[in-house]
Amino acid sequence: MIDLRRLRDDPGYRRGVERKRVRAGLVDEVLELDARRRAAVAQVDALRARQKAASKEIGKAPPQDRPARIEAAAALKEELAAQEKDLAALDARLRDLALQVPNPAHPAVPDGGEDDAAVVRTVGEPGAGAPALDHAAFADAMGFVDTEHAAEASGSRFAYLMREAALVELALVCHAMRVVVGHGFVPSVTPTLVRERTMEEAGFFPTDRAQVYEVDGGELFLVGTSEIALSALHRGETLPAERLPARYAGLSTCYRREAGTYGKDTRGIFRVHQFDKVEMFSFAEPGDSEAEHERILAIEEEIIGGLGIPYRVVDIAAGDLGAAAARKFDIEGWLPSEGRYRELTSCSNYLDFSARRLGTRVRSARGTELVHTLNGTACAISRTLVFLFEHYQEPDGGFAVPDVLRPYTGFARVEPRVPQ
RNA sequence: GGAGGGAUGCCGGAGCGGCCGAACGGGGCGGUCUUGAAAACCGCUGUGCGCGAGCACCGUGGGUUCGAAUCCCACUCCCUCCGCCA
Repeated sequence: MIDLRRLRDDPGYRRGVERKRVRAGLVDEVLELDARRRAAVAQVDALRARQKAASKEIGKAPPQDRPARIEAAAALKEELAAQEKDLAALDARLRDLALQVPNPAHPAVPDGGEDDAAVVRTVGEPGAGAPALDHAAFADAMGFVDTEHAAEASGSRFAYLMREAALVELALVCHAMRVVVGHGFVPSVTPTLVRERTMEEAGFFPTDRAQVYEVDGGELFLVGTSEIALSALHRGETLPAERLPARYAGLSTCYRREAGTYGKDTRGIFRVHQFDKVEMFSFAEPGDSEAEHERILAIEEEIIGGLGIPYRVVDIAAGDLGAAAARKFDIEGWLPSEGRYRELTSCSNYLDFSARRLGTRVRSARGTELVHTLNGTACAISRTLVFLFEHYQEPDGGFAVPDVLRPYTGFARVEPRVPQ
């Protein structure tokens, strides 16, 4: 949720909103409604104070005076009820609009949209040429992925992960968990179905509703990331400063409708409706959140670098940020078959945007203030497998298991499958 | 799925429709005393909104009433029992 006070008082804050893609006139509408609401609140409060005082007098008044006083108080009550009704309508309209206002982009974020991300650094050599097979063809040849039967069972963009690939998935989960736990993140396996409220408070509704699967007649929603469940871990709580940063790692299956991506990335498992992911989530003191963001990014680099995937870090441009993020770094891995970098992980700083909805605060010497929340991908399994299938293909058609995963798989290599 | 019990402040726990933002106890903070500490005693001790007077909040949302923590309805969550279940 946007900070309405800052939106009206701080021109830089407002500019940050407008650097994102936001409907023209939305901010002005919100500010106008906000001004009307504050005026109405003052008026209603004053009237209610009079009504309350009148009621209290009745209890103290001698019995013979009561009927007249009750009548007077009743008149005030009616007037108050009418004004409260107007105020409630104003409140609801303001809330609806305010929920659509995105978190302002951080001043350091580059202007522009999808193609305007700034490259922060490039690590590792992309290498020349493409592999013999792209990830989808290789996975098919090895019997690692079955999308045909998945389409029968579930539809397009679903996959069975088969044979050794299923074990490599589990190895990735174990490896990523071990790394993040080593960095002080509390491991967890999170719920994948959440209420509407949880979606909203995590910063996903109403803006990203089209990407989410609805279940049980709209009572519950399938999460697109365990971040949503993790954010609710301190809902409504005021944490002592000593407990921050509070760091959690969540493993969950993630579900995404991928609406609006028809025809994009249809081969293999680059873009699927369902995948498993280990996610990092931090609650930080406001003054520490930028450092925490760097820290999360460093852990992502450690994991991807450790897998031997060449990558670059990009600073996402304002227009491509999404509603909740004030700043977002993506790590793009080098995908040889496409000869370009493709998104592999992502980490965002939401500042207090989601904390305001969640009511998660920190009490320190400075007083009580909203926490900052941050999230980052430790390992999105299917997406990572895509890169491994291309980088770890061997000349003879076999698959080499990355060193760091071997302790978990128990095998170092998968022999090429002989075509039947 | 069925039956019953419950939800109050940091914790425990009272609470008659008006004197309740809320007794009492514990904890925490400050002070007196002490070389220091303990004990004892005294004081303070929720949050949000508003420039402020003030307003809101006793699980959540409605309702009754001049007036609701208190009465009514719905919902959520927790506990007990029965059933079912990996």
